[in-house]
Amino acid sequence: MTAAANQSGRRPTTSRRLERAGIRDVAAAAGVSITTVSDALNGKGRLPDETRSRVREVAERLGYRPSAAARTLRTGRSGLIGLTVTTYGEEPFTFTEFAYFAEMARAATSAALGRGYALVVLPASSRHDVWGNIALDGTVVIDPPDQDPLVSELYRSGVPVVSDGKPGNCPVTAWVDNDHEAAVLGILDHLSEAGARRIGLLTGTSTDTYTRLSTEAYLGWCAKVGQEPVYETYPAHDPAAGAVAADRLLARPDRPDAVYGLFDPNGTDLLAAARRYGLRVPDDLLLVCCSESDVYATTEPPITTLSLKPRKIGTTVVNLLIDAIEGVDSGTGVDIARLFPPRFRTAGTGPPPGTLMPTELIVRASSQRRSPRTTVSPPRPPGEV
Amino acid sequence: MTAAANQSGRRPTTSRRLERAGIRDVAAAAGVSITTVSDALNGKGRLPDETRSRVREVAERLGYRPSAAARTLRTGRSGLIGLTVTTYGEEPFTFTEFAYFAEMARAATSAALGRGYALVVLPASSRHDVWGNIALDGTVVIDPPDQDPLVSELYRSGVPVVSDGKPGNCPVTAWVDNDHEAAVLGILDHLSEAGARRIGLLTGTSTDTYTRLSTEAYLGWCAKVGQEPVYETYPAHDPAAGAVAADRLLARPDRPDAVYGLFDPNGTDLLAAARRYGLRVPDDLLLVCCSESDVYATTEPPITTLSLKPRKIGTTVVNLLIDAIEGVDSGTGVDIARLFPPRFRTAGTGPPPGTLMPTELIVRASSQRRSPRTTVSPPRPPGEV
DNA sequence: CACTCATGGAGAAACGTATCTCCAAAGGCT
DNA sequence: AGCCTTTGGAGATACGTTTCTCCATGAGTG
Repeated sequence: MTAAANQSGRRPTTSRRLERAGIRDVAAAAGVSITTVSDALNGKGRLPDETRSRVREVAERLGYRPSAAARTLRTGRSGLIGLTVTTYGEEPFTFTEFAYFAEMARAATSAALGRGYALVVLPASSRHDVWGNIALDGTVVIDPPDQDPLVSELYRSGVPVVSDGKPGNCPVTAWVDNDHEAAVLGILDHLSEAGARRIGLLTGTSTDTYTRLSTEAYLGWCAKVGQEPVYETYPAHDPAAGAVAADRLLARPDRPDAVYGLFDPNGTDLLAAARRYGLRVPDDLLLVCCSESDVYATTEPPITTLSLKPRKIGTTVVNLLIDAIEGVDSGTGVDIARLFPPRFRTAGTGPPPGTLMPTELIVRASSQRRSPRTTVSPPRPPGEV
Repeated sequence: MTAAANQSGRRPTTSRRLERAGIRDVAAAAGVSITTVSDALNGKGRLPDETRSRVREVAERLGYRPSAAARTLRTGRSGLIGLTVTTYGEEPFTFTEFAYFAEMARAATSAALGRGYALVVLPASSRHDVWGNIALDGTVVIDPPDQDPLVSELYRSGVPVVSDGKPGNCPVTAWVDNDHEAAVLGILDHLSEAGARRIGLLTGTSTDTYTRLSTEAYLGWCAKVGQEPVYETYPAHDPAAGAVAADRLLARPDRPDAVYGLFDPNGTDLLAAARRYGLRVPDDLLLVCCSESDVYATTEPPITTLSLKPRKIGTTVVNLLIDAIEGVDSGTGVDIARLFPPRFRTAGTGPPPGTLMPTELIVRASSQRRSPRTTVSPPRPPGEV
């Protein structure tokens, strides 16, 4: 009692009942020390159940909520995970990556919450004030550019960083990516089997890993099978440029009879361009694009898409990050090596450890010359495009 | 100098250079007190520019980053704003609200970052552990149910809460919503002008404000113009139920010649049902649905949609919240009354203050008997951006 | 009885910052 | 010369936890 009175009586003010109850108030009301309160509430220390429940009851009665700020300061853990979003101009995320990001973020959020962490959305530009003001236990970055100063700075300051997308040249704790090469090769084979003789590619001008790996895989495949590459590039972040590039691709003298578009809107872009040139899909032109949108299930015709499985990626990224956070906590994050079965992990000894996730090709009418099942869907009265 | 040595020498350990530099290290290195460091870095106090820049330089050299946790504890401000997402089962957000939420969250994120705050995504279930572990300056809630215990608890503990969607019965600092009644009436008038004689409604079974207000507006309109209401309801969160309900609606003996669907997927649902019954859109059936998806710009035919302008809502909600956070800081949030011009605000004296935002009807082919303009849109010469 | 040991719990030291209070020194004024 | 004011900066405290250390007390054991 003396203890309780002593510690809680520290407050010089007299009648302030406006403030939220603190641990000292609970201790005073329960007639114990703050140590006991803390231990009782957190299930630590050696206390008889009677004391524990009594303290809990008092805390409940006073509406006591531990200060997250104080806990974070003391324990060094905030339970917060940063999620970077690239920003072009005012708006976060670009049109192209929106669906992917949304799905990925949704899964990441779910995974984080399931393990007691919350995601905080942060801009990819390191210069932003807000970065310094938030205590992060770790960060997820999406497709960091080569030599990303943000990632480097985070890593240097000891914050675990897990990247969605194989990082170019910055040190990360771990990364997760799709096997883009395998995916592209799979698509090209799929199109070949469907009868394509000359496969074109709609790709981007930027140098991120996804674009680069995919394009290289395409070029490599072309070299292997002896097809002349037929591709057009455009700045992927420009929502209007895709349509123009699609048009260019189909306007070429060596017009392809099948096209794979690397970005989400390319399906629509290519479909529109095909219409413009009087090409029937899939009869005259086979089409595949990379997209997470289920829009392509209901286009006319439905378009075959490659899904990067953003939900799996998001889940994996977050789990890897939390493992790193809870596993090591000492600047050098090497422990992860044994946390995960090396099934998917690349066999390199050199860090950072990477995980490759499979993609999924959702085959629809646009990439098959003969309709996969009965074409009954369109009784489709005269109203045609 | 003595001061500096004194304060930094407090650390008993000898050679630990592994830890991040703290304010004391900077003070020691610069030969000043931590007060001076703090003041110099935060632009406070009275210091000559020379001292300021010297301290800044030393801090930079040591790679000093103020501890966000300590700052939060001291100042009582975390710079964090919670954003609740409703969860059904494992995944956050439902199919129905996904597009709306994504757009709204995107705008909210942008607005928050612009004012130095970050958004942290949190589950709408108050029982989740994570709520207690995070220091929030305020919270945005989306469509809270009546008597939401989470909102009540937050409000009671002094955290400002701004709601997207007029709250049923819980106390909030402020709320923002669309004028759903005006929106529905506008749509019904629009359909009438297009020649509709009997307008049907596809609505939900839940009792949230959006569904309730919209349905009531429809019923009121029917009563006013003397039309017998024709509507079907279904659980909006079930992605499959919408198609069934759409089918039911068009299978009725008193089949409507125009339909408004309250939820995002209803456009597709209704279009498919119309095809099934051999109804041409817009000739036999006029169609409007509420959606944020631009899919409906490219359906056949394109479908008229009502946009709730989630970006505007998101921006407004966040700005209101931050105003409340920075304005009052004392439990009772009444200051907001004068922070915003009362243009849109409801004139009631009773709290909480609400803001009504306009909606936008994007008129497309599905709700017009005669094509609005020449349908020529695609000459579309390649050289366009 | 003299011990060891387990039990229950109190004290106090951080965690790292922001800020309030206060003091010394250096002008500026009559 | 004495007083007031401004400038520059140091000291100390509080923010609210968690946790390490340590001390009573009582029970078991020889």
